[in-house]
Amino acid sequence: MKNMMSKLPSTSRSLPIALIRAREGVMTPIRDMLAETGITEQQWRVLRVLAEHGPQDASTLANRASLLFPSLTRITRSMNKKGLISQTPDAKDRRRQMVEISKMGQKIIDENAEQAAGIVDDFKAALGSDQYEKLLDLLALLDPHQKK
Amino acid sequence: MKNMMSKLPSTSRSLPIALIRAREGVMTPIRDMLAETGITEQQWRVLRVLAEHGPQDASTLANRASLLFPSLTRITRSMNKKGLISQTPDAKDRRRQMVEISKMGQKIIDENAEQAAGIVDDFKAALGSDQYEKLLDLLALLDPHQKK
DNA sequence: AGCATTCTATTAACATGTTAATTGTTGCGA
DNA sequence: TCGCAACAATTAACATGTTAATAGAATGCT
Repeated sequence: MKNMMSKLPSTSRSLPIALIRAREGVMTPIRDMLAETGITEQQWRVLRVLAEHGPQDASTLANRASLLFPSLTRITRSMNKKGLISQTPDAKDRRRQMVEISKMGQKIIDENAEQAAGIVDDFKAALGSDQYEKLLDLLALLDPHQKK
Repeated sequence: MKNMMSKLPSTSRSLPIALIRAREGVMTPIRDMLAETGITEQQWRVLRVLAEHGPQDASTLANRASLLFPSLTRITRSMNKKGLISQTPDAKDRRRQMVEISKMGQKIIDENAEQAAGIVDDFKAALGSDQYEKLLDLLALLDPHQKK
């Protein structure tokens, strides 16, 4: 039942599976770090984006954090309840909602930034700086948001 | 609130986010293709692995398809109900469960293999064959299962 | 044989991914 | 101004991701 003139590439050289596995390898140490703070990988991404770009509306936040809107709705509700962010309706356009990081949220960033940077550096060192940058460039070519 | 001696890389050059976005870019056309057949991306991976390697126990299948065991349990239950696979307990070791693709499952593979291969070829062409292979090699370096 | 250990798989509980439907607002053209 | 298309966000429904707990079965050791 194998090798039946298969038009498809072997699953061991499948791009989608390779992307999943790479992500798993990269996220595992980060997840381990975050487990101690009680937040998820996605919540960490939200905090990262808010810390980097400041207050912003939910649509912008969703794009920057690569989260689908329905996911973001649940995540911000949960993070608001935990006191990590604040949400305020936009006075000019009441459809819009502004999201801002709280002191408590910023504290989590500050307390974990160094360790997170260390994890990234480990991967950078493992691949070599050149290949690491090369990888980011190649991945960007697959990114639908970057259609040049 | 930005540029506060940030130890962290910009989220726009973040490896985890780059991996998510690349995956999104690659999977979108495949998902569109599968939508017409009524199966999900993960169910497609299960069928691919079963078609490539033949009947196998659930643990092996989970590893090859890069699925966590609890996810696989639900997926195989659903696929069995739809008639895409069959599950039989191993006579020698009754803890084990063998999984096999059905004719109906194989039909889905056959009817979509060409189009799926075409999608992969498009990405290969967009990056160039050399860079495509290079990308797979770099991703493999991040794969925890490939610890050399 | 008895029993702790290990192994395979499932279940539970919660968070996120994904698509479609829905609510509330804004803007714009007849 | 009326009415409708476009927009921002939420909700709904189902599938998967993730970790921990659990059940059932094999293994090894005494």
